Amino acid sequence: MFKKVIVAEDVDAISLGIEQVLKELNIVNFQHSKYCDEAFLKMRAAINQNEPYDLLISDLSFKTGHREVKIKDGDELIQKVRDLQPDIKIIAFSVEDKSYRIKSLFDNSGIDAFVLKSMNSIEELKKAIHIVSTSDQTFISPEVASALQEKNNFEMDDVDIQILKHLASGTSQDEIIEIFKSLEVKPNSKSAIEKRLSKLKDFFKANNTIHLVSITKDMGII
Amino acid sequence: MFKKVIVAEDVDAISLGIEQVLKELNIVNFQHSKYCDEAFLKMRAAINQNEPYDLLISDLSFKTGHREVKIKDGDELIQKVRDLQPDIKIIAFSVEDKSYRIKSLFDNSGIDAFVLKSMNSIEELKKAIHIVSTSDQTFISPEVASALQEKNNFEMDDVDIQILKHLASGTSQDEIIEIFKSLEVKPNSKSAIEKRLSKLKDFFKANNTIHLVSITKDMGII
DNA sequence: ATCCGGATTATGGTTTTCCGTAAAATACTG
DNA sequence: CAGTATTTTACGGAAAACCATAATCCGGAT
Repeated sequence: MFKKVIVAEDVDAISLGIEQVLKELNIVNFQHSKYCDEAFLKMRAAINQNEPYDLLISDLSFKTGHREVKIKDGDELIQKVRDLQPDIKIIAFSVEDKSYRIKSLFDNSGIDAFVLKSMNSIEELKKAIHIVSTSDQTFISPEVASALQEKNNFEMDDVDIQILKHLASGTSQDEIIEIFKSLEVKPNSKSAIEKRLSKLKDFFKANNTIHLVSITKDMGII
Repeated sequence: MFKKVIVAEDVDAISLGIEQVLKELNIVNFQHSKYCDEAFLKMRAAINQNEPYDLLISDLSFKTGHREVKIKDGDELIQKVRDLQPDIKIIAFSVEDKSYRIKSLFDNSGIDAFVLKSMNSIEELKKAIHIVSTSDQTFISPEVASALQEKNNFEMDDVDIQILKHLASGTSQDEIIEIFKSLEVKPNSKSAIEKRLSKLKDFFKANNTIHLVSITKDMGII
């Protein structure tokens, strides 16, 4: 079982619940941070003192308010922690149910478990902690387990996402072309953009560009 | 202070926290529902038994899963409860920080308090309970208090929202016209739709329709 | 009934997007 | 290096969206 645990979660009512779970599992050495920055600093300090944490439980969305922060959300925190301490176990604990984002957490950030905040999240969190502590298996809440099966057979480029984000923020196709040219992004012709959009619409079964942006927004891609 | 309280909240970790707050305030007679439907039935039953609840604390978003539900979210629950029992006090407890939606809860659903799930939500919840129990004042978390000041000088019609929703789900303007004609919605000409969209774009400072849909989606209007 | 004002609808022209085809550039292969 | 495949770019017509103006409808006031 884990010896030293850190929790990153801003909502007090929830961190209270997590605390209870840890106590039930006889984990007494745990810290709690309401800010991602703080959590990261603590973890780095712990490494320097040769007493690293061996588990991170992190929320994904954080209310930043007007405070200046380096790490704005759990995704970023997890990324940086994975770089800093590759062997640590990471459990994401979130209400996020967009399959794309969950899949991305496993694929790109190498989380060990994803627990959905839900009606029985406390039990699931216990189970997740148990599994990742005793093995190298991953855990995912059954409600969203299908996320992992989803084959993203068609790869979305970074350029695709750029285009979608620009469209969502009111940039016309012609303007996007100008921007790409000035930034020297490779495909920057009218046709290229059009073709990419056409493929995206095809893949996401979108009737038109508005629909496409709407869908990808809902999926949490942009 | 309140005698009988009902909590509608699906995430177990959070309802645990609320429970603690109620206990601290010496409120022992409280019920807890993970489903809106269930909460509503309990409240109706309580009225029939002449022992109505005098406070509802409700989350806004609920994970429905694949279960058949009549009331899908907290907004709807609050609306129905307000109709059923006009004098009951209602506190919304949510992570929702879109000012439009918060304002709408006060204006259209007549909630008495809005507490944002945040770093000090437990203290705020206590304060909210206290205020609404001892007076007819309303309470709103300071982080989102500005929501109420926002003057929606220009008011959005139900038709506007219909149009936006249709656009977001891939319906072209021409198709919307057809739909409106078949449903006998009053303004159903090309020009009317165009004019409304133009006003909306003007108001929301949107460059084009994609941008408009994107903005209104972010604001939680559609 | 007539006039007025606002809302709805109609019309036409411009811009933007959409979509198919084809040329040019690049990469890959023997 | 020639030849082929893939990607990027170019072009042009059709559709949709955009925008300004004008005509029509309709309820209320005189």
